[in-house]
Amino acid sequence: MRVTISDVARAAGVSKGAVSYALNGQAGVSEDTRRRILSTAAALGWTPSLRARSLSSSKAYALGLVVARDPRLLGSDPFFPSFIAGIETTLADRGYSLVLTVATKTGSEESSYRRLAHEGRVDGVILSDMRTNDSRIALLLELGLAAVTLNRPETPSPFPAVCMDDTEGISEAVQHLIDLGHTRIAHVGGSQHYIHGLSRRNAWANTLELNGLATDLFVEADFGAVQGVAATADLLGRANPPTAIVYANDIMATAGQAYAQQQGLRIPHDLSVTGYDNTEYAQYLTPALSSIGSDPLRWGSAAAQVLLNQLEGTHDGEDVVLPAPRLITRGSSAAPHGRNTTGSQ
Amino acid sequence: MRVTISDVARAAGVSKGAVSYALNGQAGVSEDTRRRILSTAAALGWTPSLRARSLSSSKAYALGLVVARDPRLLGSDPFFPSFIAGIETTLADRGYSLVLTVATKTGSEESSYRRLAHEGRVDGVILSDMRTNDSRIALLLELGLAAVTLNRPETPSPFPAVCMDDTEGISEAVQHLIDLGHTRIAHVGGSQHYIHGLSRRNAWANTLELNGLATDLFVEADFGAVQGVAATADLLGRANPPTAIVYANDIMATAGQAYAQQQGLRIPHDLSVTGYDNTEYAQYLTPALSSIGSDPLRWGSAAAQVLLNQLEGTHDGEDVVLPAPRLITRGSSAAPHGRNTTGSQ
DNA sequence: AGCCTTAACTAAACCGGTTCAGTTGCCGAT
DNA sequence: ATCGGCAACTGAACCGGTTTAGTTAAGGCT
Repeated sequence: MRVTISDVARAAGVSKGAVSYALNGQAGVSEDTRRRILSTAAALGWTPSLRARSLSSSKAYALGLVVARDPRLLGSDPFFPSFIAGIETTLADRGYSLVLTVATKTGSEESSYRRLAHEGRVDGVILSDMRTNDSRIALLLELGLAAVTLNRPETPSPFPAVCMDDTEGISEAVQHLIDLGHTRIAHVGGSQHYIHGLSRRNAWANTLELNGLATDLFVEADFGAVQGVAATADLLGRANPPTAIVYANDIMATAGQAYAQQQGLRIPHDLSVTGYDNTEYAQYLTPALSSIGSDPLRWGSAAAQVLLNQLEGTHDGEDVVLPAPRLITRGSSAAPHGRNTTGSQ
Repeated sequence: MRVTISDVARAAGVSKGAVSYALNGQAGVSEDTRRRILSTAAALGWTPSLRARSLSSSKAYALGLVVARDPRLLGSDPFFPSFIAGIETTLADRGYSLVLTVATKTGSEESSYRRLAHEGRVDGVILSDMRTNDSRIALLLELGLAAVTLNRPETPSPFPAVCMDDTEGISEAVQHLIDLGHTRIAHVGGSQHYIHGLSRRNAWANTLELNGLATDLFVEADFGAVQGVAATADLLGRANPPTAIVYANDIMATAGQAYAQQQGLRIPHDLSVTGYDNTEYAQYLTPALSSIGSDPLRWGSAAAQVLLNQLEGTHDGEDVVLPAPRLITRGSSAAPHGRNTTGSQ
């Protein structure tokens, strides 16, 4: 049998209530008694029962994450594993756990949130992959679930946000290519339903416009390798193809780069390429992929912290802004038409 | 306020206990009363409180999955997202949830299991990535946690296993290459600490020996792209290099194939290649990658089912054997030295 | 001395289920 | 007619905490 609070009370010669006060740091016991209770609790090896505590305090001591993606696409995305690992570093320290749901079919996303809320599985959820006009915000308000969002949605949201600006890195990449002498710089974007698909495109377009360059070389893809190749084929097949492509993530950049090479193009001699995410394999590609190094581990850890603080009422209401990821220049980007310095291969 | 069992009892004019019996299908109420109770419960919109039920029945109504991998490696593995999605299809139907833990640092794997057990977060865990002499089996016995293993470990295990034989697909791939005329067939294996790393190597070696061929062309890697490239470089740099390489997964095959192409080899003309997992992008590579199509979705669903049955005492004790994945032949494998029929490119 | 306040604590209710120990009434067996 | 046995149900204990209401004793103030 496990040691209960009553065992501690009996051993310390006090009532259950006093033990509860002592253990939770509340007023109602003298310092002497508190110390005595704490030491007997430690001596008996008492640990609180999560279930009992959940019932009486109406809390789950768990956070939820609903991942709504085609699992096949999800499989190639390096974001979530690191992100989840980051969440866990925070949660484990604070005695919380993560309840993960993968919503594959349409409509199962909403029902996942409903179920988590209705069963009281979690005290709050982390919203990732924010979309334009994201219906989840109203849903969570209806359900009364706490939440934190990754980046601030463009529609009003009462939830705190943990932000990692992705426009700066994209702008940096575009400017880097312009500085190298490129004038026809394309963008293979992610789905524009996602705010990070949209914001990356906008950053690309804005930087080009600031430099007086055209913004016609855009193709929307879905962050997956297959559509990355298709978008690349589209761009390279145009009458006046780009000399550089800024991809919205490494997967599409990798696939696009491989496609271009198979078409006989030399990289970066004939085509410069940049990615986003700084995936582990990016530096091992030939040529190594210039990329923007986001930090999902830190993002996850920060998001969990903000949400826990929010639940405990210690969050100050301000959005947390993490350092913007920076461009890491590697061999895949150089001056156009052989004016590069690194050599092609 | 939510509707409780007492509300239902009052409305139906019976005691709390009777309602509990009726709702759980237990003896102790007449059929008439049961129907009346059920209909009033439905009318009031009653749903059980997970927390109250957890406390009184000492169950968590949740399963655990501890993923112990370098998160960077994990990011490129398409297995887990689909696998988790499969688990969920079963769990959601039965009112269970999944508690996910990512163990990154050494030692955190064991403490993760300890925490899940000690806090009573889960009723059982799914053991994936089985290792030779897997210490988790003894650990879980000590903790008194139920479990199911993916494939049967070579050491005695009291837990049911859900098996998906991976030797058959590898043997098929090797035989396929032999039938095409290859005699120097290499294997880039995954970590040999994993039983699926070991079994794939054994299948490769056995099939070669059955055909009287040498088994010296083996390099161990870690299932990651980077080591896949290194292993490929090792093999291709040997005095008598292989004409075909059987990789233990698609990631290494993809990276290896790209490396070989960058070295000027034509695939499949100069080198045939096969993968494992049948990743979504495999069919879009140039050439499309011959691979072995495992089914993580189904595996996850089956594993969860077996574990839930085990918890409910309705599991028959037999291991569940799922259909062995088969080889899907694509453009990356052909007869050696230009005697291929599909053409190179 | 008498009254009021407050700190320190106890007893009991409560969260919402499950389950055990009785109680009642009906039936068949003797 | 009487007893035993069982089905059908009730009341209360129980899971292990939190929280509220109430008790006691000490100290401050007039």
